[in-house]
Amino acid sequence: MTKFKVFVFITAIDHNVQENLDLKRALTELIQQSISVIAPEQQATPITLERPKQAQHGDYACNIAMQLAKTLKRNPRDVAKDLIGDLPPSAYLDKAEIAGPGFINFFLTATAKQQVVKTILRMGERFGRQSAAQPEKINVEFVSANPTGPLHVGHGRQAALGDAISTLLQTQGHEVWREFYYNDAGNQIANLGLSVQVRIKQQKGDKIELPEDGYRGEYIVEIAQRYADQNKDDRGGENLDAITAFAVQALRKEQDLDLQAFGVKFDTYYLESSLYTDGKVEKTVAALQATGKTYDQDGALWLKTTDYSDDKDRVMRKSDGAYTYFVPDVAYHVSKWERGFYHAINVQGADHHSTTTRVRAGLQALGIGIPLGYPDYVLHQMVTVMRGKEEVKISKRAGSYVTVRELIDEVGRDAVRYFFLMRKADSQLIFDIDLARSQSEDNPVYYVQYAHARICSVLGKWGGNVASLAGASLAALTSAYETELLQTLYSYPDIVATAAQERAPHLITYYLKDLAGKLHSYYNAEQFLVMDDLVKHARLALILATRQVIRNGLGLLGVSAPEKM
RNA sequence: CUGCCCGUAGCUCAGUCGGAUAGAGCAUCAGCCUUCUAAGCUGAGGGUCACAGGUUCGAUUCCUGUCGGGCAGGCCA
Repeated sequence: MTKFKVFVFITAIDHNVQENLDLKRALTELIQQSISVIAPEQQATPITLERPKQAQHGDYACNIAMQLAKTLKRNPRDVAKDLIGDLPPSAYLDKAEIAGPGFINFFLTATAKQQVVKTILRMGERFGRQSAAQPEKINVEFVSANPTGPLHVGHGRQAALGDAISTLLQTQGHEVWREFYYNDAGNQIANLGLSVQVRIKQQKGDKIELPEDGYRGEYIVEIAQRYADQNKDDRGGENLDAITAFAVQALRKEQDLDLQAFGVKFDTYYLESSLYTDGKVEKTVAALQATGKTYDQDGALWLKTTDYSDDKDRVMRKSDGAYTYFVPDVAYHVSKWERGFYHAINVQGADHHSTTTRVRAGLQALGIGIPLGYPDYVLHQMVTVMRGKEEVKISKRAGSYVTVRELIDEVGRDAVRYFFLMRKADSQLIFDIDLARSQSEDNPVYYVQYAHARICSVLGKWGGNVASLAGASLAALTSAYETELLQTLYSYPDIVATAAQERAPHLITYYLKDLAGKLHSYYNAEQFLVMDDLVKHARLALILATRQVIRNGLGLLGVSAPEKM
């Protein structure tokens, strides 16, 4: 590569930095240039830049010299020295240092770091969002409760997770559909109908008991009461079909209200029962039989799931003629595929993980182009509910559990959402109700919201035109507090992208706590409303940008950003 | 017994595609409000990253085993 070409390239890089603020990529390209000079045959070596934990290690650190040292059979520090020596100059790179065993630490210029404020103020709520190189149409299925009772804490975790994951995928330019699958067919529904029927009969004086596995919740009694009140022609509770339909209807309405209170909106409600009425189940069974992967035994129809790494074959159709639950599940996922969702994400409790093998086995057996690993499961661990030191055993049938509505009523929607999203999905979550209630003031969500409210308060006190701050000179932002805040702001889009990629909304909660903490420290260390207009406007622009990012981040989690607290 | 997830500070949890001195909140202790919201800030103490091996320049991170916890392993969902 000639020097002339290098020069042109650098100019392009600096231009890129100014326009897109892609400092990380620009640095990567600088390093690549340097490698092409000192070791042209190693140009393909992947370069990773990481953010050092300590400020003295610069803004970015790179271990490329250690990687190259291995193949070049040279001392890593010597390689690092050469790399730095051949680094093209850039207006945004202050200096590069060798450290430790051979790390190269990069220090950006103040101007480069300050640039992020202008970017944020220009992009507003779009900051952190990007268009996808290959936009996908993604179906995210979550909650999917049976309409046999109100939503409980486990569903709450799922609702918070599914909604946030959906939003995160949208920030990366994908088209996302939130889908709720109602298991409104099968045994559990029959059981629900019977339970309500028994309560109706008990209310009119019949001496009968609930079936062993009947639903015992208080809400069953209420539904029975309402059914009797509204169906004068069936006071005796003889019409089981009508009772079942009534109960399902009532519970679906309750669940809708729960979701509404939680602020979750679905694009599609898909009814399991529709798979039977429109023949999709029969069609799927026929298709599976046609593949030769099924067989009859003991009066039942089996699927050879062992051909797809299951440990035993599974029954599709019981000897009584009814299908087991995974058959409609397979039909359902075929329908997702047919509706054009070539990417489906299922958010479910880890207690369902055995079904993943079966559903995938069914889909693979059908061989209709559905790839291995479809759908993509996000399994979250169970929520353990505690009241103080005592565990509340969640049993819908026994009627002892904590509903989403109760949680929202006790600690508020924002706190509940944030609490559920603070932990990564695959760790067990302990929800201590007493703690959540008594210490709701200590919930981290308030810490973040408070930072937002504080900024609003300062800007209000200032009273100037917020829009004018977009043009403020930022040269005054050089203190350690300001630098750290700038760096944190700058990393936001990366964090969002990672969170979307990993389906890990908890990364956002940790980021926000960090950002809010930097703001609080800054607030306590410096006065914003100072005499010097240049300094004042620079600082106000910085906190305005911070407010924007807090707002954007909370928005991803479905949590509000109050202006006053 | 088999499969999946987990084991990090007193408690609740981050971090881990292998990197520099392992982090935060709560709790404990000591400070900061005549100044933009103290739901805040500053500082201190607190660790054998369950345990034992292996892989290599380097392991909390990867592999194997052991121990401990959770969830599954129905012609239930």
